[in-house]
Parts: sequence; structure tokens; C-alpha cells
Amino acid sequence: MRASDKAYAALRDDIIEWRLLPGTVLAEVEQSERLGISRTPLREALSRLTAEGLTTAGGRGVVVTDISLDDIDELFELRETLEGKAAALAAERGDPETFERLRRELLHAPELIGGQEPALHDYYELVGRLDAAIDAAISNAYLVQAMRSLRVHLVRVRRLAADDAARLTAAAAEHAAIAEAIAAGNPRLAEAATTLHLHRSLSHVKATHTPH
Amino acid sequence: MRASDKAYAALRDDIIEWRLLPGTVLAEVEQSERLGISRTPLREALSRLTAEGLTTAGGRGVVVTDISLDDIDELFELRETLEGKAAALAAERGDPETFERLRRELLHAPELIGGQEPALHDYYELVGRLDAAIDAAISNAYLVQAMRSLRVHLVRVRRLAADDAARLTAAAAEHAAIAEAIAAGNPRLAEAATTLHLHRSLSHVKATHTPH
DNA sequence: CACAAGCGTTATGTATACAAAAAGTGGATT
DNA sequence: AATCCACTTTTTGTATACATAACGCTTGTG
Repeated sequence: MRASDKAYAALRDDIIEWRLLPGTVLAEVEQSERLGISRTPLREALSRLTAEGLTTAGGRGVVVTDISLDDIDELFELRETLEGKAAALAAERGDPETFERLRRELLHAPELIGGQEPALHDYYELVGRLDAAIDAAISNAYLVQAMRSLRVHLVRVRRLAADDAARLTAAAAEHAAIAEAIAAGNPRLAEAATTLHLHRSLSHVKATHTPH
Repeated sequence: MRASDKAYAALRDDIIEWRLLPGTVLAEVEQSERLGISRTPLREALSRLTAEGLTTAGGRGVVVTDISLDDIDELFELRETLEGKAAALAAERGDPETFERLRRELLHAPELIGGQEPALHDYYELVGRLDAAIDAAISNAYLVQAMRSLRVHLVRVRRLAADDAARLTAAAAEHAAIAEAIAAGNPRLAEAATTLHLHRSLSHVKATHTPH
């Protein structure tokens, strides 16, 4: 693994997990010493982070980007647009059997949610598989790329909300509905199910938001 | 101006203007010598280009990304989604007078198109002002950013099509319709006008596409 | 003759030294 | 006392030397 990759992954994780708070200045020497690498690969890592929008290069040095409540609204506005379209396209172009299988798995998800840590991990992995299946089905590299760059910020926001069992169970049902609509080949239904899910998800985040 | 900025601008221009064709390998020493800088700022420029999707870092060295006809379809699929939403949001949130003024200017655009080079430049600047006004009106940094990253690829595709006077005149009318819908505060109409414009634009590109 | 393995060449990845610019600090002047 | 200017210090930007890995070529063997 390259040093720049390592630095990128470490910094990205620190930002997403809120160990590096918004407004923190990432001085090059300081960070390169902390991560045990030289400034050159660190700078490349900072470039990538800035390109993703996790940091900004304005003024002196790079600074960890702020995410406020207003940003969350903007984030979900774009997310609804992109993922709604993605779900619709998946319904048009996807393989029904793939999503039918995912739907059945998602219906059994509540069993995983009740369980301990490892089972919970399985649940997140399952949701990830649904996202991946949608990405694969739409066969539009640009749309996939746009969603991917969004997800980075979303993971960051998610950390602000408490994912209780009740919300996860409801989310699983919503995901199952999306999978079902895609399997049925119904674009408008798939888009509607996605819109519904995202609105509920946003409401949950805002309701359980803990100010930093 | 920093050397890395200079290198970025130069390479970006070379790619967009098709002086560096898809598949071209951008060797670090070769390019740094050509641009008269050292490898360090060049690498940063290549990083930025790769983040934008103009180049890919796969295998050995960075390679100029290919844009095929299939890519154009994908590109416009995403563009329709994003710009449609943007137009709708602008209709909801924008200042009517701003877009009313733009609409009136666009109606006079055919006079510019008939003229010589400088007048044509004024036309492109006018369309740019409409885009900028929409960006400002939607007040959604994430959506603006997503559209901005798309526009880079679009400029590249545009260069494949011959922008004759007839098409530009029609495009001006389509833009005027978008501005009118936004000024009227009608989101659905604004989205529809955008969809229409983009479809016609795509048809024109594909019809006049000159294989490289 | 084909294929694989080892070596050499050439590319990228990393570290460090140097240059330049910007920000903070101290002192002097009004 | 406040402000402005110059200086110091710190931080980023650039160049270059070195390390490492990948690609291709040659050579030997099946």
C-alpha cells in the first residue's frame, strides 16, 4: 500500500469519524509526522480529500470542511435527485431476480438488527449490497460517480445520528420496498419508494441530531 | 500563479481541446519538461485532472480518459437529472426579475449569433450568465458542485459538434424558454423546458458528430 | 517454436533540501 | 493608545535526488 493511500485513508477516516472536527487546520508537517510519512504523499492525500470536498484549500492550509444542518438539507436534496433517478433506472435496466433475492434478504433483516455487533455488521453489508446492485444495474458511470462522491458526506452525517434498532428495522422495510419496486420493473414506484426512504432517513437524522 | 495551477490549466485545456487525445499516456518527466516545471507540481495537476475524471490513474501512469458515444448518452442522462432539478429549484427560489432580464437578453441573442467572432463570444457569455444565475438561485453547494464537475466533460463533448448558426439560434430560444419558466416561478415548466433543451442539444451533438 | 523466468531499463513513489510567500510579532511613530 | 511598517517565523510551494516497483526484453529451457 502506498504511503499516500495510507495517509488518505487515515485522514478520511479521522474526518468521517469526527476525530478531526470541522475547522481543524491540517498543517502539512504536523500531519506528516503524525502519520509517519513525508510531506509529499501527505499533500497528495490532502489533494484528494479536497477534491472530495472533505477539506477546503482556501487561505492558509487545508481545513476540514464544516457540515451544518443547512448542509444536511442540501445534501439530501441532491441525494434524492440522484438516488431517485438511480432507482428508476435500475427498475428499467436491472435484473429482476437479483433484486428479488435482495428483497427477500431484507425482509429477514430485522433478525440481524436485534442481534449483537457481528449481526449488525451483516445488516450494513446487506444494505451495501443493495447499493452496489443498483450501481451495477444503472450502467451509468457518471451517475455512479456522482452518488459515490455524495456517500462520503452522508457517512459523515450519519455519525451524528443514533441508529437505534427501531429506525434500522423501519429502514430495512423501506429498502425492501425499493428492491421490490426495482424487481417489479416499475421505475416510478422505485423512485417513490426511494423518496420516501430518504425523507424518513432525513427526518430521523434531524430528530436525533446531537450538536457538536 | 502557482506552477501546479499553470500545469493544470494547460493540461486541462489540451484535453478539452482534443490536442491530447483519449488514450494518451501523460508521462511525468515528459509533461513536466514540456511545461517547463518539475515533477512535483505536475503530479498535483494530474491528481486534480484524475479527480475530475479527465484522466485515469490505472496501471502505469495517467491516461487521458476516453469519451465514446455511449458515454455521451450517460453524460446527458445525468445532466438531465441535475439540470432539470436545478431549473426547478431556481424557479422556486430564484429572483424573478433576474431571470426576466436574462430572458429578454436571450431573445435578442440571434443578432449576436449572426455576427462575427466577438459577437459570438458575447452570446456564449450570456448563456454562461444564465447558468451562473441558476447556480446562485438554487443555493445548494452540493448540487452546484455536481453540475460543475459535469460541465467539464460537456465542454469536451461540445467540441465534437459543429455549432452552426441555426442550432445556436434554436438553443437561444430554448434557453429563453427556461429563463421564462424560472421567472414565472413554475418549477415543473422549468424542468420540462430544460429537458427539451437538453434532448435537442444531445440530438444535435449526435447528428453532427465527427468521428476522431 | 513457444513460454517462462530472470534481469535490466524506465517509470512512478517518496524523502528532503531549498525558495517563496504569508501570517504573526514587535517596535517605532503619529 | 492606536496604527502602520518591517522583521522574524512559520508554512506552503518547488525542485531534485533516491527508492521502489512495474514493464519489457532477452535468454534459456521444454
